[in-house]
Amino acid sequence: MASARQIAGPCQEWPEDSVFIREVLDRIGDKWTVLAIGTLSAGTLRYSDLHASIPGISQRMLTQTLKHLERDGLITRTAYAEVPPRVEYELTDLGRSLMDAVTAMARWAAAHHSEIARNRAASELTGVGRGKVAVSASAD
Amino acid sequence: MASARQIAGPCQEWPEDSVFIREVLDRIGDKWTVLAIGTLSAGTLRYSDLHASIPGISQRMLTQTLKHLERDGLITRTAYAEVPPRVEYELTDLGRSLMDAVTAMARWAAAHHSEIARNRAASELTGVGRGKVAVSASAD
DNA sequence: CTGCATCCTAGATGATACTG
DNA sequence: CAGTATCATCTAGGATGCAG
Repeated sequence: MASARQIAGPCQEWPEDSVFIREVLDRIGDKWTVLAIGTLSAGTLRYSDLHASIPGISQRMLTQTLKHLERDGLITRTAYAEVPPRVEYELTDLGRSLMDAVTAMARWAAAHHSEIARNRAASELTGVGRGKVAVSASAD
Repeated sequence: MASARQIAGPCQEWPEDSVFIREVLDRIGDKWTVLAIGTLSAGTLRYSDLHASIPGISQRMLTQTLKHLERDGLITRTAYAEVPPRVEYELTDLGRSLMDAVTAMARWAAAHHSEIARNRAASELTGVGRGKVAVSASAD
């Protein structure tokens, strides 16, 4: 009678979308990208402003993050040939659209973080990895 | 006279939302979580099914990923006291809601990956980090 | 001011072997 | 089958110093 139960068929082949999502997550999944984008969503900012607005970020990481974002066309970088140097960063339309997507994720996060925190706390008590233990009801 | 230009004020304080988004990204930002959730979106699957459905994942990573997802209440784990052992994993409602959010991100990714790829390729040619070079119009 | 080069550590991931 | 344990590796990220 029916192969055991409603077991979903394994999808050996991942759709192209999952390839794309991995690329995006590789970009925004790091420690600073989202913060940088979020900060720039307020408008044009220069390097030192960003550095000040993102507490804890090192120059190395800020520079790297901005480079990556610029490379992907999510922000623009404008250097002014002055002394001392001045460089301004700004979100592109593409960057803003990503910001929207991130905002959507943030909404989900805001809506469920307490539930997750609760689950996590509960797991601490019961011990994770135990899960439910069902009795083997399958006749035999 | 207007401080230089329309420079956005640095937001020293990040809203709570960005804290939440970081938590979520810390979870789905890793290499396998999204793939695991995506695979489970098809329905209930057992350990070996997941292992087979996610090419390249090691037992170690699969186990760890599943543990984390279970801990956060995104999936349920049901062990059957049989021999050989059988363990089934399934998305919870919370997990499904996250899947929806991820799907939204995937849509963004699918819609813009080509543009990003194009930008990235273009940057390779011109050299990233150069950005625009504006002339210093500020008198003096 | 705006970076870049270098060194260094912690954590994430992979490979492999072993167990209930 | 469904993990656990251990070791090896790789890389993100932080700290620091130098440069245009």
